[in-house]
Amino acid sequence: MTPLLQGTLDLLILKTLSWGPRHGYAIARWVEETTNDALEIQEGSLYPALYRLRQRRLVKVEWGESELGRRIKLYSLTPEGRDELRALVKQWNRCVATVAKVLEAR
Amino acid sequence: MTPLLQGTLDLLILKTLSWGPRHGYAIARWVEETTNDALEIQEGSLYPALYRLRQRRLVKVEWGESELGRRIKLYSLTPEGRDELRALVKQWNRCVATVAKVLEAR
DNA sequence: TCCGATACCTAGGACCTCTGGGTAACGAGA
DNA sequence: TCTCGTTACCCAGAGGTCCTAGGTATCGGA
Repeated sequence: MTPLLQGTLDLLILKTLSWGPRHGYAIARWVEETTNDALEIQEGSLYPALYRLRQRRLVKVEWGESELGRRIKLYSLTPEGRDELRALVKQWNRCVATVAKVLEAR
Repeated sequence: MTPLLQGTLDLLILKTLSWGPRHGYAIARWVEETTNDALEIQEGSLYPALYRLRQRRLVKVEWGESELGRRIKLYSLTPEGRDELRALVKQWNRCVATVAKVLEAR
């Protein structure tokens, strides 16, 4: 599996949460499904990332229960998280455009 | 300055060298010019990267002289470097497309 | 009873990039 | 003559992110 491009994980997590609250395990599954397994989110990356995002108050957490009746930690975006997501998307697009400029230059 | 997305530096260097041999300093200047200073290649990143690329035999080096009469280290792509560049470009495009899939999902 | 899936987490290492230094030669300008 | 900016090379150390490889626990199904 191609390793994740460094810096994209926060973006992916925040974007996933923009559809509504989800728990960690579900975030990973959702990204994998959406990308047809092209992106694989390792739990060893995911949970530390969620922890960081929480420290930065970009996401908040509540305990909940899954459809299967399991105890889950439901993550959701804070307003700051929403702002950060917007900023990250903009930054990502700019970055892609810039690299494209180099790749297409002659 | 936005930090470089980790993993793009090799791609940028190899791409720059695909236009012909260049020395380290010129690589940095070229990328900055091409991107209108949107990307800034730090020398503290550049030279270690060039060293790694050399270790992996993706680039080779000769001493030369600049137009200004200064002693320079001219880097150029090896055939393996050319292959790697092709692979990196493909990987980059795939990655961009995949992230786009997540960003555009609903 | 045991396995796979669900669900959480951590420690440690690997890797890359940046910060902040250093060296040296040259030309221009004061 | 001296200094400064530019060109050109380099390194050590810090910081951050991600992955590997473990661990725990519950539940349903074979």
